Amino acid sequence: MKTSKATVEANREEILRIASEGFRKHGFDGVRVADIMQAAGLSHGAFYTYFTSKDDLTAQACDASLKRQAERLKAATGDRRAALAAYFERYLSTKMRDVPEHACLFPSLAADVARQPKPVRTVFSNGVGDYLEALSVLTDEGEGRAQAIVTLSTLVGAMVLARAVEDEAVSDEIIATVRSALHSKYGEERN
Amino acid sequence: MKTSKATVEANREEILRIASEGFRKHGFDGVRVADIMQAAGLSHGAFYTYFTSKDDLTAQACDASLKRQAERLKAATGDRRAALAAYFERYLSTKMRDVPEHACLFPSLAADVARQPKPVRTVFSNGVGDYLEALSVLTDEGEGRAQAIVTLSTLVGAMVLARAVEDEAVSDEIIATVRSALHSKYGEERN
DNA sequence: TTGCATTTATGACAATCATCATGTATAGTC
DNA sequence: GACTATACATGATGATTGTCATAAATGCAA
Repeated sequence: MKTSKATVEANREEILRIASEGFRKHGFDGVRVADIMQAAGLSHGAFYTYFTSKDDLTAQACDASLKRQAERLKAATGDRRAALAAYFERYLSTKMRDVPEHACLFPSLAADVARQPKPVRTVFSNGVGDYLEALSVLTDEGEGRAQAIVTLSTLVGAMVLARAVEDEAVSDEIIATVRSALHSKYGEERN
Repeated sequence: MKTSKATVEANREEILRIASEGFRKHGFDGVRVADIMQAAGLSHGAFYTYFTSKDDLTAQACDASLKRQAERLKAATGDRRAALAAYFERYLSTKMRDVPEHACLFPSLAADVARQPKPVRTVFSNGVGDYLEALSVLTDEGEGRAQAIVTLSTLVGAMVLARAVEDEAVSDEIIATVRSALHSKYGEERN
């Protein structure tokens, strides 16, 4: 059997998407090659015509998703302060907490990345760099980068902790508290 | 064979210690029961006289380490501001970044915890609660808890990102920037 | 000192999972 | 219209690894 080039490309992107969502939801080790291929409607063995290994897939899936993340942040429109506020609202929402497969990669995967092979680490490292650059534009011209670093750290840590806590009231408290703190930090800075 | 009660208890604590360090360094999935037992100087099969399963060990190892973490924080002596400053210095050091097996559990394991069975999640959840409580005492009487939540989020996120970044200069920048921001936040609050 | 309970070592089992070999059918090309 | 490269399905393989059955050995209580 063989399929058209268009189908092959579509399959490839579908595999990447399914893998990226699976990794965010279940971790790198929590997703099996067979599952991904089944979800993509292909056979287990066909995987190796698309990727040389699971690590290869891991790197490529992270790369694609991280690039998309950074692009979306760069595409922020209008007033920077308003864009930042909307970004905080979205990032620290219960929806993003409860549906990690559609959320930022950092809280789900960054800790695991340190234990992945070098290609994955390199891809992820570049992703953090791009993301910080995009966020720096929104935070402040002067200390933009420093502010971006602190703010991203806070966002990522809050989401990590909120997901680790079982008691929903406490989890809600964490994201609400941090959201509020970030809003007042950036909202009252230049009034 | 059999061993004295004292030896059994010593073995048990040794297994917990080795497991906790292994988990922090390699993740829950990155440590094998056989490795832990070998490091403890015991045979593979002897594991199941100490724990009913690997998940059981995971929960108990986290519990013990989290309790120790919170205790250490509660034992802070003298001036609260000085204690906080020392705490930041220690938490956000390159040593803690590079030797996760001796560092805080949250940056290493919190993201993975959400995917672990319920007993582990419960233990971890309580650990976060205790830790926040201990940290609240140091931050501020009035808004202590809110401050503690924001501060812990920032610490955890910074460490997660610093470990995920390959470029050592950028990784150093992350922890130095966040450290400095936290110092000035708590240092200049009441001067 | 004797007998029981329990820790331990050895070895095996069974499930999981990434990877690959083989045969086949088809898309793209000349 | 035929040839070739390749995408695919099937199935196997080998490594990994959590778990357990069995037997041996020893601490502890009576």
